[in-house]
Amino acid sequence: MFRVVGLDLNMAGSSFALPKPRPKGPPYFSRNQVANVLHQVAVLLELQGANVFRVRSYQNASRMLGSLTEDLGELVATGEIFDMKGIGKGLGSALTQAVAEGQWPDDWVNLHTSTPPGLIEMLGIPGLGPKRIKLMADELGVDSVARLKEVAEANEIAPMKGFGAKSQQRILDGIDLLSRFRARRRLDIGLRYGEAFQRKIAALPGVYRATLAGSARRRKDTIGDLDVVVAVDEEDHEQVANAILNLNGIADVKGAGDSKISLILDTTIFDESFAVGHIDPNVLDAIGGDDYEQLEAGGTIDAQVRLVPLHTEPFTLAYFTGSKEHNIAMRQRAIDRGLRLNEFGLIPEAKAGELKGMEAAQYSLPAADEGDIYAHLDMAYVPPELREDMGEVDAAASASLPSLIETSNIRGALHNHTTLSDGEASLEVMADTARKMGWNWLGIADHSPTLKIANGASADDLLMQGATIKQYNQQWADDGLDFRLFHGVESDILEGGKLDHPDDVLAQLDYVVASVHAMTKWRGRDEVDNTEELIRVIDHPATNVLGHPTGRILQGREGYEVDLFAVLEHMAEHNEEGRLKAIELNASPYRLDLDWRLCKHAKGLGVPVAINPDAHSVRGLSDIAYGVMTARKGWLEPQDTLNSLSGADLAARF
DNA sequence: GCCGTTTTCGGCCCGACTGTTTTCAGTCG
Repeated sequence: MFRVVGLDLNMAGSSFALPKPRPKGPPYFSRNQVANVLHQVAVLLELQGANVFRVRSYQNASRMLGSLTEDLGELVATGEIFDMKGIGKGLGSALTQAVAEGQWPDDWVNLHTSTPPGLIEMLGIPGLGPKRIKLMADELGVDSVARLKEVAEANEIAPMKGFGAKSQQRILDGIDLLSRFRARRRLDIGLRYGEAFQRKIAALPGVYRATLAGSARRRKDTIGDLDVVVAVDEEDHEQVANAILNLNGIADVKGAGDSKISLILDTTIFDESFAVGHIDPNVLDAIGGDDYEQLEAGGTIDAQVRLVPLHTEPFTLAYFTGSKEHNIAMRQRAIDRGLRLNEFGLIPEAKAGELKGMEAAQYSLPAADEGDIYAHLDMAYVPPELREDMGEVDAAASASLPSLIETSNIRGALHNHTTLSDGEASLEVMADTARKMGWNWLGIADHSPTLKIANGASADDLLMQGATIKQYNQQWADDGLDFRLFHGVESDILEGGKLDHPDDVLAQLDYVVASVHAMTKWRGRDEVDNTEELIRVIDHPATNVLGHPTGRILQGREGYEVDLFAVLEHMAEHNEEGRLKAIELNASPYRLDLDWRLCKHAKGLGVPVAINPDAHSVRGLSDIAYGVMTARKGWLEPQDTLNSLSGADLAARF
């Protein structure tokens, strides 16, 4: 977890600058833009040495806005913004000025112009925070990483008050690591490292259990660092710690104590040689092109290991699973009951008194697993994916948590490609694989003619594919097999929100996935125009599914600007009137688009979600797993998705 | 900068580690 990397919804790669207002308004700024700016201001205030609680107010307000479901423009227009928790007179009027008038407050502008970008970059160096960066800026005139390296090598840092030789060396080491380091990794990569590391630790003698915690356990779309909680008898701590430090795959040890190890892993952790497999050219372009595989193979990931005795393990696991926000809410709930919750236990204040840490923990209420902790706080067990302080605490207290979808609920998936366009496997092989995965149906949606780079299929070829599909379906029905193919198309969205085939062709298909591929054009347009265009294509009678709704590539490029809240509300109206308009949750780990935060919103509006692997190969079908993880994170239950429907029910919905 | 059944001031989640200190500040998660 890193200070600089905060909100990652639609913000990958966003620079540290104040966005310009939209030409049309109000609202002049989107909710995401405002949340991002508040986060930036908080960081800049820290670098100015502002009061920490003032900084926290900005962070709280940023987070609150980031998870807001209401329309920010409306909240500002009606003045309701001032009633939001965490927004007072100061921030309320600042936001009003920004959203209603298109003007960022002067002091925010000044903060941005007066802070050298190098200081922000320096925050990424381990062990360096805003206070010491400010000190070095004030006393040594350091305003960039390059300058920092100079003064460190010239031994100018060590003599400063509060620094020393070790700090200076740590800074130099940190600058080197900065070049190999990437703040976050995609879920698939993070899980590969995490699961490999966890398996190796779990196999060590003396280890009862090793569990991957942190954002990997919460299945976030990107992962900062790995946390592994290891249950070991106290007398075995030293021996197990040493064994862990001797595992393959450790690039550097940052610190190691009796209960805590902090290290850096690289790809030698994997028993087999590291490869990224096939990546769509379009996606590959966005994440680094031909250099990507090499970059990934030379990459590192930070990991923290905690060794704890069995009776403490559930508390430690809960604590390091987070999120920080969930933990804060849990701790508050404990405080309300006269209890203190931390990574060691759930401790009655009356008994613990002034005692701290492990000494206080001897009075902890017992817990055999995490479920017991929640039970002590009068809550149902909260699945890790939901622990984001997005309403799960209240839901667990009122027995209204969702019954999350599982991989076993998946009976099929729409939006898959074959050799007719840019897929690697034939229709037959794709169908065969889906059947072996235990699915009851598979949707084939190859690219449409305009997408020449993906070998988009002509109307004639598409209709021939349809005829073949009909034959197979007939044959399976005759054989008494509970399996069928649905025939669709992934149609490009053309100018004016039009689809890529004439209506008489579309009418012969089971369904249509409409997707944006002209990213350059769409990213060059503003939110209002893009939103209107998507609404037009949704209104097309043939459209059933909106494919990869923002076009984002995780760790690659931002999506185009679009008001998905408005799009979803529009889709909801269609569904209320019986027309199936589903939103895709693209399950490719490079996309995971729809964002998990918006899944919950779609569910609330009654817009069905189609979890789609967007498979271009047999292996691509298994990406459905990442889609299910993200769907769970987005509160989705089986009935919120098209994937849980039987073939017959889905046919009826079309 | 926000908040309030300790309500207009004085708090704000909490504990561990590190390197610097001789009792603590900064950083981190």
